[in-house]
Amino acid sequence: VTAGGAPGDREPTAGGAPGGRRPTTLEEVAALAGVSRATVSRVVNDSPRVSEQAREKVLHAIAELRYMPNRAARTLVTRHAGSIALVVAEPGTRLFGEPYFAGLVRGVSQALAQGTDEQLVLLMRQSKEDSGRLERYLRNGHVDGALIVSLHGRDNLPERLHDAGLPTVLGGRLLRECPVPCVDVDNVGGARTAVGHLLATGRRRVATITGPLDMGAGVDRREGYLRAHADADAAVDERLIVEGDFARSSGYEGARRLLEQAPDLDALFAASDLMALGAMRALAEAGRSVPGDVAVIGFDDSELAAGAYPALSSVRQPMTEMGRQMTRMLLDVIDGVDRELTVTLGTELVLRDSG
Amino acid sequence: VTAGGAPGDREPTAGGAPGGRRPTTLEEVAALAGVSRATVSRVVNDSPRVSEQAREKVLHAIAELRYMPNRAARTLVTRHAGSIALVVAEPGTRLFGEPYFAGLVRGVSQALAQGTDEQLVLLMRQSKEDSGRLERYLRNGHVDGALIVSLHGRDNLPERLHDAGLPTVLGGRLLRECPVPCVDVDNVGGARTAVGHLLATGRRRVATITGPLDMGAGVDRREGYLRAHADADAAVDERLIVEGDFARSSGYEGARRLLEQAPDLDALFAASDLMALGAMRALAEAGRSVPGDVAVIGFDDSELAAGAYPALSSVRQPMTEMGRQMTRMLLDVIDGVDRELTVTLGTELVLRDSG
DNA sequence: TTGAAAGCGCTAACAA
DNA sequence: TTGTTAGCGCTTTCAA
Repeated sequence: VTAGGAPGDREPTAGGAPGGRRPTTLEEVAALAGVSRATVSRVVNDSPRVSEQAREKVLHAIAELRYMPNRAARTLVTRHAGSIALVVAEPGTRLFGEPYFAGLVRGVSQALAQGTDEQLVLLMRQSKEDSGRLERYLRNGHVDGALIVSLHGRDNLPERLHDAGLPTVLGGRLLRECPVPCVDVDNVGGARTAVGHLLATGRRRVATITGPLDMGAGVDRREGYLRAHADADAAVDERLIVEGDFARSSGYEGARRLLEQAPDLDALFAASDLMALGAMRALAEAGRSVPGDVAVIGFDDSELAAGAYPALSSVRQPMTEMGRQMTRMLLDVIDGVDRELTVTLGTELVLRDSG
Repeated sequence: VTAGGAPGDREPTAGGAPGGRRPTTLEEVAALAGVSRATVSRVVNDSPRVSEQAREKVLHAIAELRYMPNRAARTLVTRHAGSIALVVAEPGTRLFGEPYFAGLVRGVSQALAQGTDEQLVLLMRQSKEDSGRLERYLRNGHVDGALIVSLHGRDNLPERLHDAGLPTVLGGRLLRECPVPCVDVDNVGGARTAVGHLLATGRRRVATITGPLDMGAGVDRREGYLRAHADADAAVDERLIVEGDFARSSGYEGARRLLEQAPDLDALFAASDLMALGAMRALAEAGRSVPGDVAVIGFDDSELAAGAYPALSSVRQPMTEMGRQMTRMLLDVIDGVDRELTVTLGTELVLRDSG
């Protein structure tokens, strides 16, 4: 059974019944209640300028007809969509693997719950082909604003949305100048502290598996690694550095490569918990004990870190707070409130068994 | 900095510029191109009834003005929203932990990519308070249809959407009669095969950590466990059965409880990979080797299963296929095509190191 | 406090 | 092939 038909030629049914029944309109409510459309509208929108008597009648009619206002009509006149988008600029595959996002969504929901009645919708870009449709969706007036996270390299979606006049806020800085407001965490500081700790506890050959180097988080955590070495007057050995992509498998592969090109490593800083976990597997397979032979520290302090065996030390980022801040910033942009363009949140090293 | 203002009183800006600039309209494009609005509309909608010359002029004007059609206006007249919702009826916390959803989303995206131009939006219900807003969003005409997964107990969202005339399809059966079309996997069969395998390979005390018993998947996998025992003429011992909620922690807790109330268990069937992983940790802590002392089989065949150590045997469910089927079914409902109300997809036991 | 009327930006007959 | 016209369902002046 295939869907059939060319793209775009489906039956018009939005909000309508498959069986043909059309949704009730304001007009019908007004007729049943014996008042004008304007009065019904006032009742629906909680205007105080309605008599108790009229309100009563209208509410009865609404209940009886199971009336629900038509969003499109409303949006058309109010220029307000009633929803904001959280855009994850990568395949859902990544999204669902990354415990990272859970806290973010929680924070966004919390901030949204207080102060607005906007519905949060999550949009993913599964493939390159989705881009066009996604951007159209966002610029269409479908949403009142967009939060964008996990943006790679030269993707200029933020600039395009900004130019189109859509209120937009970024999570995680870009590697270029960008006029779009941004909330970031102190990746440099977090990595620096973690690697500093490893060096301070006597590790001499500290390796790292970086994040993707076309992302701020990737570059900055690598920078923190370098600075910690500078802080300790320790030399940096390129053989101790490999690039990953935050996913578990790249941690596994990365660790194997490290074990090959620098078998004398005695510590590892992975730019994500998932990579740290993958790396720990590779270490186990190679017969290296953690933290005996090799100390390991991850980044994210996800649930997985605490649940790992041995429990993984990690740099905690306040994802929930990030979600909240991004949302407040977006609501301010929507409201035309002036604010600082960038906020950076602190991180914290959480030590467990692994290092 | 707080968002300020009462709910619902934000500035009207949908699709509009924060700076006040209003988006271009069809009318302005028509004026610039020197044609009527109808002609512009035809060009935008790829109608063949436009002269090459007119089309040219219009396209130029569109490019120059960076015109983008207003969705609300379009939706109002076409009764078509251009997006469908995937509703996950639980907190994002669960969502992002569960590798389960990645395949589903992939399947939905694939099916959507061919045959339609609908945008997929993911909606979560973080808290009980979100319900009202969520349901309003869905019934509003915001979307053309809804896919609902991970529904618990007496939640009658599907019925309400169905009554409201919104095309809806379920993923995973409900524990009650329901007029809403549904795609499910053969949970009973999958569990039966897995447990059957354990019994057939000489295990005598096979325990299980079930899913939540207010969900079809929970009840059905438990049923498969029972049937496998019946198949093998093996007695069922209630002490070998504990209830979990699919999350890792409940697997950990469940296994600890099992080890206490039935220390002689020699195999474990967990109704999710996450629970199996949690259980394996508890087993390790208790000094039980896997699969030497205790064989373990999970359910989902997620990436985590193959990546675990020891690698976890698991029942594979075709999540991508489920996403595809659900989507095709939904598109058919939207198009008013008659179809069977229920589809059940097969599962497959994947044996690895753990059992 | 209420109603009449004018759109919001677009599509879709219907005429020309 | 094109333009004119009439709405889609709602909010919002403006009068009454």
